[in-house]
Amino acid sequence: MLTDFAERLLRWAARHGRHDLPWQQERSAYRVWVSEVMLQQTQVATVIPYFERFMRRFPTLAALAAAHDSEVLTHWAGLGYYARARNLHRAAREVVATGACELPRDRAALEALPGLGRSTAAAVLALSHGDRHPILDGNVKRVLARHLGIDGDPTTEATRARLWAAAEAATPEREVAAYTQAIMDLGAMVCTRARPACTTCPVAGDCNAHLTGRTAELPTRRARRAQPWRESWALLIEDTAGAVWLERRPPTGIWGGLYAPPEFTSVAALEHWCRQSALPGSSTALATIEHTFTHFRLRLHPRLLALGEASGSPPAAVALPPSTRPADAAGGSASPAEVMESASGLWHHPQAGGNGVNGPGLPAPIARLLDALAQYRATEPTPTDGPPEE
DNA sequence: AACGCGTGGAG
DNA sequence: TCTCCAAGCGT
Repeated sequence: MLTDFAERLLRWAARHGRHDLPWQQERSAYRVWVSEVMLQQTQVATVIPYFERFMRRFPTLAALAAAHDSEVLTHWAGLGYYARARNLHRAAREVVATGACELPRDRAALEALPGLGRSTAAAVLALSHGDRHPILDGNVKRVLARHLGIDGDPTTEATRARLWAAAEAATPEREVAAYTQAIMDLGAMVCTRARPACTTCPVAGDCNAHLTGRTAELPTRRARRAQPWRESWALLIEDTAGAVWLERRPPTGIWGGLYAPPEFTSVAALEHWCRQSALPGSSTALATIEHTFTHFRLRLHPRLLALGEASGSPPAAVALPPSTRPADAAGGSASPAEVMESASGLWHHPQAGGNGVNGPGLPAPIARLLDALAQYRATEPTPTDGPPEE
């Protein structure tokens, strides 16, 4: 049976919904799964190029399971929430290890895999197989909270339970895939966070929020506390050929598993590390970078240390892995050979597109920093002039 | 239960 | 500029 609500949504979506998204073509559970994970807390427009690149490189579950962890992360670099990539990879390996070649068609089994929660597991089954499982992502929450006037504190278990019950009741017995896509489309295209287009909404006629003028108040927003600032200092060690020393960050925490310059909590710590590593102490301050995370804001002070420029200290004296550059990579397009990994870090030659899949996985602000450095070096052929100061 | 986890777009 | 937050999950 189709509820009246579902029927109106389906009729609207057939004409106005989105039907051309990459993951809507060839709707396998694997493709839906990858798209759902990428779309967690991430906008559709951002995901599309990542999804297409990821699918070209890892077209099947088996291809993903067989890949190296670093390559999966490289294809995720810039998308954020990197635990999603690690969990995706781990889940693929878990499934393949059982001898299966596709994801299990069972919600409990899916939810047992890392990175698949209740809503993502339900979305995979509903969208790829049409199995009846309600989802509750941000779009569905917003549509249902407004339509039913659910106004409790969204962080409490009671409110969450009401929303799940509403999602369960609204999900029809058939045409589940189309309905699931339809309610997400409505949330994304009509029942938007700001200025919802109620005049074109197929369910405005019995929408609690619309009828009571509360669309701006629903769903109830949770109180946010002010984000604290954190300061940190990054050391850009640049060899005479223009390569920069990057270290792999620990697997958990901010930018887990990605590459970034050595980071310090103070200038004193940075300078102390330089002395310990027999590096020249004369680094130059570059323009400060500010970056906002979910729970804090980072003020990053990059300092550039150009080897061979300061006090004539030869790179050979440096207690770092040798600069291992390919014989003549200049002029060619970016290739994996340009990045030579060592145990804990690597020398990376910054260039436009340094955040691409051919280089090491770089956090977005670090990629921007290196792009700026590369651009500066390209326009200033004499590095002895020094970098732009902040 | 509350917090940690990225990034970019919209207003 | 600044704030809010987008197809959540793990701990």
